[in-house]
Amino acid sequence: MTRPQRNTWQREAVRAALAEAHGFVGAQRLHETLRAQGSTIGLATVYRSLAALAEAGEADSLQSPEGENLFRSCATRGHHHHLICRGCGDTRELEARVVEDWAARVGAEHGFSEIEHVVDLFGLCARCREVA
Amino acid sequence: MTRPQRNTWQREAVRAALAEAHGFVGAQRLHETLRAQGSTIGLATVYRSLAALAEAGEADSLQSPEGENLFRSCATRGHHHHLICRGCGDTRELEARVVEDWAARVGAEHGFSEIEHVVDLFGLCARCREVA
DNA sequence: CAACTTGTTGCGAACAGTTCTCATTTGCAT
DNA sequence: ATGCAAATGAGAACTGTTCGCAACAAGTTG
Ligand SMILES: [Mn+2]
Ligand SMILES: [Mn+2]
Ligand SMILES: [Zn+2]
Ligand SMILES: [Zn+2]
Repeated sequence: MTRPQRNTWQREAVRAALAEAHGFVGAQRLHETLRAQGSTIGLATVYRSLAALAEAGEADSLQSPEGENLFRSCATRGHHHHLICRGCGDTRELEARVVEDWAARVGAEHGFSEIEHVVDLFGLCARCREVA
Repeated sequence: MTRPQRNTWQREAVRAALAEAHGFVGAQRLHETLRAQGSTIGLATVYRSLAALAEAGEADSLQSPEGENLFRSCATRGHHHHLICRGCGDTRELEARVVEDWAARVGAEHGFSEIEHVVDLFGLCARCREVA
């Protein structure tokens, strides 16, 4: 499943930068941030590291409406969903038993198996609403 | 809101091709299909037409896991969700009052407004499961 | 600590999907 | 029929992402 991996300062740098980021961030932005801090890390490496973190379950990922892959180092371990502010990117982690149940039930009703679901909420947080 | 639009055979061709497609299709595939049928429609026009249909509510759209924008001419009018077979693309339209309510409630609880939600179910339909 | 093996890196090129530019065409109101 | 703005098509341009590969370096071995 997981083949041997080496510890590099690059991977650690990405992990750290992701942890410091507030909401969901894309590879490019994270790369810019790192370079701005003096790092010499390459963009491809940031992409590779983020993919690795996501696969390892250390980060959650989702697609922005613009089609960019965004990542976030989440506090909650295990399956959960997100409520994301379109304005500032502020993110809340959500439990959703109701939705889990609904997904399982509906899948079964239609004779589908191996159900996976994408459930994301986007909105404007209180602060961002005031500004506008 | 909606500015003047003209009726062109191109738009109608896209609408028709989309209606004949079984599941969700992308612009490129739809363009290939049309060209294969002898149409001289341009790719950019297919993109524009699909975007227009989606905006007009005549088609639903979602992002594939690979980041492609897929469209489908839906039977159900009004807001709904989908259960899509990973194998054959077969799609079922879903009502989900429970989810709607959950989304609205959770959004409000966190002081968010203008909530939008992405809710898609992917699985393996009965037929595709047998094959595997 | 040196030699070695092999995962990892950084760079630029290559890709995929989508949008843009703009000269030309065409719907349609007059 | 005439005129004008909307729409089209071809390709260039853009965006996000992956690839290819030579140089590098983590971790193992002796
Ligand atoms: Mn869930
Ligand atoms: Mn809904
Ligand atoms: Zn906000
Ligand atoms: Zn199927």
